[in-house]
Amino acid sequence: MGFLPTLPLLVEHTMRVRTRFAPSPTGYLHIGGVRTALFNWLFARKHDGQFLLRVDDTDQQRNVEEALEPILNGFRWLGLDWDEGPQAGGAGGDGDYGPYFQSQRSELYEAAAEQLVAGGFAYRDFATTEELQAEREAAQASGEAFTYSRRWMAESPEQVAKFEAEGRAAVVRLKMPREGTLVLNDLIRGEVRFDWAREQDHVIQRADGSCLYHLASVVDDRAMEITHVIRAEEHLPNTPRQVFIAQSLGYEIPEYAHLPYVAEPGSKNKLSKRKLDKYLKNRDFAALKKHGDSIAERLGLETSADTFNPVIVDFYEQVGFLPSAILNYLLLLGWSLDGEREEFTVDEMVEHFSLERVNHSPASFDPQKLMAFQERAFTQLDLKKKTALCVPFLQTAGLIDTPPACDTAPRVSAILTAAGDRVKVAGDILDYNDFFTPNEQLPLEEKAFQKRINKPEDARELLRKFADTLKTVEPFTASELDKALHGFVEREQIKIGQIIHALRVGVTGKAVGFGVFETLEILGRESCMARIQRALEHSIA
RNA sequence: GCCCCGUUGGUCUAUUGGUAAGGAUUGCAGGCUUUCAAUCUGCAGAUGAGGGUUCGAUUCCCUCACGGGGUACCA
Repeated sequence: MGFLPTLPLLVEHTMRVRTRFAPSPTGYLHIGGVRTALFNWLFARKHDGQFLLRVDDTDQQRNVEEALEPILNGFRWLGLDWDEGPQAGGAGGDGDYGPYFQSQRSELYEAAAEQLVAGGFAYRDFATTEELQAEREAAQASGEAFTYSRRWMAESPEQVAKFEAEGRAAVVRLKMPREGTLVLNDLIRGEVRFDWAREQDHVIQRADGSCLYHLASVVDDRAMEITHVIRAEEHLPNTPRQVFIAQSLGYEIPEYAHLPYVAEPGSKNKLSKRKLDKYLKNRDFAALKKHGDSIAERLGLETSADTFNPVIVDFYEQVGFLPSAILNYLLLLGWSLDGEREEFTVDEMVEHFSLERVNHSPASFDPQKLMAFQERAFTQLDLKKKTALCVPFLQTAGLIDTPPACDTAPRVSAILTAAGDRVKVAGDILDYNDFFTPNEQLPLEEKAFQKRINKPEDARELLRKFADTLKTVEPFTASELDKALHGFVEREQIKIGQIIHALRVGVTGKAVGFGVFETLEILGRESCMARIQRALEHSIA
């Protein structure tokens, strides 16, 4: 009755897989959105198909261009390239199915609405919101499910004229089936059933002629030949009305796949950009944010919740995460290959991805695990790449020149080698700012100075003596310095701890850092001498 | 209220009608160590509840609880 139990599927007739992501121009790229986009992208790439971006700006007041830029930027940074859409593919146009802004496609939607009315699948409805509300409340009071009486439905010109004479305005509503069942075969969830009787006569066009999302979405998906609609699960209950629209319009139905949403750290609530304050109470989330803050501060970045927020992709770019690490982490948030393997390059993701292995339940965003992926990916990078990633951070922080002096890269590389996996994101290079600070401007952390140089009785004397030793170490390398210090310790009959901490604080101003001998070597003899001298003269006020 | 989706250690997950329920991440304790990090060793930690079906259920079915989504002239 009414709607076909078996849906004619578009995919069977189309050679090429086409998926899409339809961001609203909100000014930021949400991490959950990235995952949805990633799965769309992976699916398209895996099947040698196409991935497109369509801007969902149907109800839209703000400046679209401006609000879209951070989103496109995020995609570019992550390497999720789109075959069609705004600013797609090099010199040519945006693609053959444009425009890719829904605000520029309204005639299409209006024509579709017209067609639905003409076909008897939709009708003009002259009910006022109050009248509708009254019906809803009545249904609720009697404990029944609300079904619109269609009292102000106008299907003939006479009815239209009559209602208009009353001064009423009409919206267009779907004339939904009131019996039967829709059996939907979701690629992730399997068979899902909906009773048509539960569906409402949804509005698809407003009185002012503008059309609503569901209509627009279905029309565009068809016009752009989308074969697989892969989207967040909150759209699952909306699917029946979209199927109804599509079928009524004579379209074939795309495949649907509904992904679980990404949840807050430590809970099953949906992750939202607006709840930063709440997430900051989560220890792990707070740690991630703090890590970012410390980098941003040294870069002189603004850290407003609108942009500098671990729920938003910009955050990761700004503090120096690797796109591949984020993608790898996000991939595992709801998808697994076999429960064992977790590391995937982007190419391997494409190779192995399948919708069948997408999980059904929401997955919490776990900052610690993201960090673990990032750390692993970053430490696996070769030195040249790491250096190239870190240099811009030093430039932005004003620690080195732009363009960098010729000895900068080797120095950064030496620091990275010595620091090992202490540098987890590119921005962590700023922990070693002391290597780029002029000797006479090196800040001495008072607490460290007090504990390691000022307070121990013999520290100053030992440091002075060791400085003399330092003058003669040749070559001035970590291994020679190591020998020299150990010889010194033996001669002075002291424990290594009595000198080494003072030495570190003296030359870096800090209590923590990587190996002291590497530190000395990278600094060079001259700087070491100058800094030690300065530390010896320093006193606490 | 009604409809839909979901529920394995803190978190991400694997597997199976018969498992010591596996991996990852995290946590804790200890070792190493010039600080920090890393590393090594050890430890801890899960099938939401109740009913069925079955010789046997984490797995299949039902009910409940909990979480989420939808029920908009939002997307």
